[in-house]
Amino acid sequence: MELHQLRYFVTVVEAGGFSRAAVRLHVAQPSLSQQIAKLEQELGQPLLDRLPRGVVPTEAGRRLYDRARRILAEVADATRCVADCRESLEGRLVVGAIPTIAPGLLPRLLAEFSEQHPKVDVQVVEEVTERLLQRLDEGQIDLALASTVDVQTAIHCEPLGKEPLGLLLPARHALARRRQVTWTDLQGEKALVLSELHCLARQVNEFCKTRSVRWHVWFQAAHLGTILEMVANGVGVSLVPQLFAPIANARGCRWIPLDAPRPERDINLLLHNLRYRTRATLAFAALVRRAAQRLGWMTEATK
Amino acid sequence: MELHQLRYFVTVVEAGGFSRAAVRLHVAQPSLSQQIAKLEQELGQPLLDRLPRGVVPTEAGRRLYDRARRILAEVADATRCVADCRESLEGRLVVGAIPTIAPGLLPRLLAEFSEQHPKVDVQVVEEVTERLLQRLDEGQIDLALASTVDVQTAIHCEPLGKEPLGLLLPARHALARRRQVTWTDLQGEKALVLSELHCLARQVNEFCKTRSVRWHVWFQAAHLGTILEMVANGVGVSLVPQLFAPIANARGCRWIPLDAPRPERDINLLLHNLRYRTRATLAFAALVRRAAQRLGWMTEATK
DNA sequence: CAATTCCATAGGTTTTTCCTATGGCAGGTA
DNA sequence: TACCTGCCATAGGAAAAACCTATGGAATTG
Repeated sequence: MELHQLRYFVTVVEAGGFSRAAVRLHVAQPSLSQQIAKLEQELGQPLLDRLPRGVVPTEAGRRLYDRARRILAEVADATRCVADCRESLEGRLVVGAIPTIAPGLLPRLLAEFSEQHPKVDVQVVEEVTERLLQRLDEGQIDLALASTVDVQTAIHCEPLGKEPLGLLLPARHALARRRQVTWTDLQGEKALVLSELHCLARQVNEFCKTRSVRWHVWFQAAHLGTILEMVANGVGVSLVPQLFAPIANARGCRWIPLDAPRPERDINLLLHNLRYRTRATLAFAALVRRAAQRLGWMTEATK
Repeated sequence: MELHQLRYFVTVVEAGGFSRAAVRLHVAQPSLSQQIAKLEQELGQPLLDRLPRGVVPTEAGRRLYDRARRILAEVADATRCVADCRESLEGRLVVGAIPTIAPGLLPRLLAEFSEQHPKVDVQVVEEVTERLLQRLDEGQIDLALASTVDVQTAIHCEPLGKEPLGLLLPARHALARRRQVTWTDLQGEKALVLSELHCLARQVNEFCKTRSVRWHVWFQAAHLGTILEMVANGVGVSLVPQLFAPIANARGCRWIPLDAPRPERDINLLLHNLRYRTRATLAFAALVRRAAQRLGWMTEATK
């Protein structure tokens, strides 16, 4: 058994066929047939059911598939770990963040990080929490920033504190000059909300339900950017994280904090427990923690 | 990176040199040099320090070594797991046991198991507890029987109950006709004990210390078999597990139980938590549990 | 100082992997 | 029915990888 055979096998299962897998792997289809056949011969039984339309793993294939993925992930981890013991901080760092955190927080963090560690090639993956967890688990990202998370055993979830939410208004709105607004001010406003795919949407819904605020939902947007533009054009208002205050100002909106009970969302730093943490990963995590303190997210309880 | 390169690398580290590793791997030494060089090139740094006498892993090499071993163990595990899903119960089963359990218990168990599952190739590894744990961890044995164990996180340690120890006497000894002996009977007897490598020796010492029994230690043997022969020839007496009673009888000795507080040792079944348990492994484990009940090891507390 | 041990390199051989071309099989379509 | 179409297996030759023997240099040992 060799690693390239496991790679081939995993890809064939995921692609659902030899031909499609061959395209993804940049090899000819017969090479896959050969290598899989060899693997099956070595293991003494078929791993794939050849159907007219493609292939499906057998019982043995399913067993191998799970383990092969873990093995390949560990090989990748070993590579990272070994590469990390060179003296200078270099290599690739993949940071994940949910879309309601990324645009407000990452630009500053990335700029600061790249200044300190110019040789590190930083990449950003912006996805919803569930997908971040999945990719973290697969070793595709080194660390992630998210809000509320269903903790999995293999994931280390570190609270960074609580970030306040506030009212997003057009600059000309009647409430836009206030230093603060109350929950009753929201009553009856035309609201723009996010798609329920985003955890922020679910959190906002929850807040409104418990505060018995009823507002007219006009529009369900896929991105906060869309909402920002809509609000700037006077279509309605929204409840968004403080991180978006500077962006809001720049686009002709205002962000006003809400009176007690102040709505907040958790911010968590996610790391994988079983994977090697490169020095770049640790450095970025430290940077994130400092930023969390600077932004006043750390409450007494979480400090 | 390929698995055979990892296998080569691990062997070179463990052998402490290319030449020695080449012998173990049945390949020519230059092949190793080539493959390791390739690995080093791919990882971008040296993995081994070439010293005049042999080689020693660098920092990067040490990091890779640990992970490579885990990866290879998982590959072996995957092979076992896949092989286990064929219909009939076959394959290899490696059973570990400490030397003070193996000869007394395994013959009967193995006979019974082989009768039920003739296609399974059963092997026995007889070693002291520490080595058993090590080999269990490395995936070289499927399950093990031992006494007191320093529980490691990855090892599942299942109590099978407590086995009584008793006095081993020559058949002509004055006490040999008794149905039971007391601790005071032991006082002043010439004792034959095991090497401290065996946990039984430590346990016996402990018992004697707490019961304030002082006996003359004449001989420290490496195997219970030696002690049995010495006792049979009237050199002294010993404190041995009940499992050895039938063997003792056959060799002209007698095994007499001790009065309360009856000395006992724990018997534990060890399995690896993270490894796949073949159906043969589970079948053998079930057989062991039944044997433990039949032998009356299971007390009320452990049932 | 010679003999030994150990690893690296060179050059050629064997083995493995990969590619192109082709064939068979099943499903869908005219 | 006949005819595509998509998919995988097989065959045979080309490319690549792994391996072996022979040899050389460096440090150690007797």
